[in-house]
Amino acid sequence: MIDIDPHHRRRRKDARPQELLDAAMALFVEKGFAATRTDEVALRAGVSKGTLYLYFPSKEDLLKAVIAQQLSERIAEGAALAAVHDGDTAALLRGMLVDWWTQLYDSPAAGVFKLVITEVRNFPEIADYYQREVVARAHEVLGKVLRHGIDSGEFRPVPVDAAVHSLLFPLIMLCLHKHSLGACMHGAPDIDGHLFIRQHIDLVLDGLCQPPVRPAPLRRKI
Amino acid sequence: MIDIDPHHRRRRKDARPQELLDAAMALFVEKGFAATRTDEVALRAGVSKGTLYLYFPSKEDLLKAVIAQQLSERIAEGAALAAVHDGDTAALLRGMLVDWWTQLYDSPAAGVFKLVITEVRNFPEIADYYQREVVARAHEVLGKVLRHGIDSGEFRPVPVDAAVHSLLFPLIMLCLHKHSLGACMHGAPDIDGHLFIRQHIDLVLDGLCQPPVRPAPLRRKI
Amino acid sequence: MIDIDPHHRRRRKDARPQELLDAAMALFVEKGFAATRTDEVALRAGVSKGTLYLYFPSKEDLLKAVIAQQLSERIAEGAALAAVHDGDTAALLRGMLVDWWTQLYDSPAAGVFKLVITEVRNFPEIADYYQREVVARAHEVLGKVLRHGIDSGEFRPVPVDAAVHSLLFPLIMLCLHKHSLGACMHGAPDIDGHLFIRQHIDLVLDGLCQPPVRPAPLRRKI
Amino acid sequence: MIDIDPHHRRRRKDARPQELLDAAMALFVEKGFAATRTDEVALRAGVSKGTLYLYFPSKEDLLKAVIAQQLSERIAEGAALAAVHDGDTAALLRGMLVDWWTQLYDSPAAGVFKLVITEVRNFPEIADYYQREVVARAHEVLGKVLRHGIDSGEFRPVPVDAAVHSLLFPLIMLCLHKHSLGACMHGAPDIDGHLFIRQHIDLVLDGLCQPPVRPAPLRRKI
DNA sequence: CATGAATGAGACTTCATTCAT
DNA sequence: AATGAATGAAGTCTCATTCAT
Repeated sequence: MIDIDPHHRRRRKDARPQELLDAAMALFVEKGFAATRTDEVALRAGVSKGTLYLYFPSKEDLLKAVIAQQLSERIAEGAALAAVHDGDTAALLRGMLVDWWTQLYDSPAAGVFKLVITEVRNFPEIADYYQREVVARAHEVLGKVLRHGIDSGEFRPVPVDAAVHSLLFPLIMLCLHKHSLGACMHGAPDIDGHLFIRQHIDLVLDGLCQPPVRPAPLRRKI
Repeated sequence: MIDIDPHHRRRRKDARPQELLDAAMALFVEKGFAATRTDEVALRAGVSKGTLYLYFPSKEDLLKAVIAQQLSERIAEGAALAAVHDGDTAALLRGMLVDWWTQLYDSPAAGVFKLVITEVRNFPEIADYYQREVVARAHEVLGKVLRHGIDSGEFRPVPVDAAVHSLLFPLIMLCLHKHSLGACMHGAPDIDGHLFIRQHIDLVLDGLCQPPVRPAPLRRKI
Repeated sequence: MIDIDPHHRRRRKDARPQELLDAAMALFVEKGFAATRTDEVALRAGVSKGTLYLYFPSKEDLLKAVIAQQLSERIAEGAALAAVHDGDTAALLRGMLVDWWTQLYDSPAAGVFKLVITEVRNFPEIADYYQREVVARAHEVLGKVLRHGIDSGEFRPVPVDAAVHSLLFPLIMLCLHKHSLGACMHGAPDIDGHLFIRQHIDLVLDGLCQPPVRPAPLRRKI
Repeated sequence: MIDIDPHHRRRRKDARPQELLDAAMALFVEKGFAATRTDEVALRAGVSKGTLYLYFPSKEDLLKAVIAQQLSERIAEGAALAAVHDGDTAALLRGMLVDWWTQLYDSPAAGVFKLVITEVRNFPEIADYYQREVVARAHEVLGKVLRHGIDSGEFRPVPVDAAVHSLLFPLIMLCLHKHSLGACMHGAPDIDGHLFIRQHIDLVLDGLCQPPVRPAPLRRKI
């Protein structure tokens, strides 16, 4: 391959770690950590096997780097999105979740959930990190919104923790599905992710909200 | 090991395949297929490495047998439970799902979801089987119930497929969680599975049902 | 299997060792010693794997028994045939070799040469036995005949040892061929063993070259 | 091992396949394919077990490569030698065969016959190759010479195919012997290969029997 | 005697990791 | 920095041999 750009090599060199992380992410999600060979990762990143070891001391460290990077990026994005929305609590929740998850679902990062679920028992450090940095934070954000909605009378007094799970679990499952069964069904009728995200949140929200207060006209009579 | 029973060998022989399947199930769920060594499976089943190969021609066949067996048993149980319940549609749905999933969640079979999600891309035959025998059937049963509830006016006219997913995905995630993150958090506050199952279904049901129109007259009396 | 004949079991029992030897002979010749599994031998002999070990202490002993039995039988037959023939030396040689080898070539014992050649380096005891009991004796018998023919003026004064080899080697090769390449050529034109035996002996007796034509005119002048 | 040469690695790398083929050849001939362990081959070639698999995808492929390489080299040499000789047909035959086989007998390639005979039934592709590339060609060359000798009146009108076998089989057996029984007889009187090659060809050319006793002059007198 | 389930040493093969170039 | 040949520990699977029934 001829390379005209004099900066190319330099640029590529700087990009190496990220290219390796991307390749590893894709392959670990597709085949699992143990079933992915380091040569495959190197090949997909366009470098030789030895080069991988210049940037990551071992396959296991590569896994940890992949997960850490994905999660910290996802957390940053989520926090940014959370700050953007306002309006009544239901609209806030809807807007926030739909935006966040649509974006996540479309990105390669959707695979990180499969990776965590698959590998967390073999690498307990991942569990700590994920629980602390992702699960706890997401729950805190969403729990706060829900509690606010309940306090303001918009939402029924549901158990908050369970409701957070009822909201989030299907969104996570959607990502899992995309990278497991969904990736195997060529041609068969499958889930439309974007549509489902909205339908799911609508469904749960309509269950959360107090029933519309039709009595108003009646009250007039009082 | 002393063995008084003269039929020990025979009795053990008959039980071997199941013992191996159980051991394999537990280990595949815990560590993943690729990361589980065949000797570990044999050891946990209380036999030698070679014995495993008397009953299963390869590690891969063992995996397929584990999944096929679990799924067919779960399907049979689900079908049996579906036949038991009656009452109004909401009660039917609640009773059916709570019973079914509580039982499933408590059994070792809860791990089969992790197994399928993890390995389905490496073993496409599993995808076919799972999609056809499990996903399609479960959707058919639940979809029928939902449609009946909508037709009878008990439920709002929600998109049925999405609603089925909104109902089931959190239940599946609960099982995934039990065998991934949940298994790593020793002492930390975790999800109470039985409680969540009920809370989740309550939440989704209250969203499915038409809001009660009666409150107005009652208030009038005030 | 129902067994009417009350003596059958007894008879079979007595025949077991021979049935095992025959099965082992056939399989060792076909696939080689190392590539033959003991279960195959047992299966072909119609007994269980364990039974084999009632009659032979190990696979290696089975091999030695196979070779020893075949060779001693072949030697006995050869000696018997050698005693039968007479006439002039060429006719004796021709008759003896044709009879002997035609019979050998048709019998399963033809495989013993392949077995010896294949395994002799792994089992040096076989070498001793074969060299002493087969090679040496056969050479002695044939060498004696040749020497007698030379002494009587029937044969040219050829080097006896080499001539014995020139006579015998093709006959042995014929047997090797039958159980190696010859067994793989389905339909292709192959060697007619019986024909070749006769043609080969004729050729060696008479030679390729036309006898020198010069002496005749010289005699005329006498 | 100290290695001054800076290009050692590269040089060795280029030589690896041949070193492995040589080691495999020697061991397969000595012990048989099934009884040779891959680590032995690697050890004899001076590399580790894993290195073998950089050059040959499996033990079986190694065997096929060994045989193919030996045979194609032997064929090339034979063809070259066939072109060199001339003179009357008997001298041609004698010179050609003696040169060819003396060289072959001294080379490690002499073992290839044992290898083919031993393994051909387990690997039928070898049979095709050997039959087509070696047997057929050699027969064609020798058959042509014999037929020419017969047509020119130098040779008696013998059956050509059989005569080719009578000529070649002992030469092949000589090679088999060298690597089977011959390799086991330390000190015992054994065959002198070079001598036998000449003696055998002489014998077949001239025959054992004294030429028929010139009846021609005698008859005339009648 | 006969069986065949069970064993475990040992074979082939893979692959994460190293290191001379 | 990058390469890729080499390594060898570790994994899957086989099979000769044993032994309770």
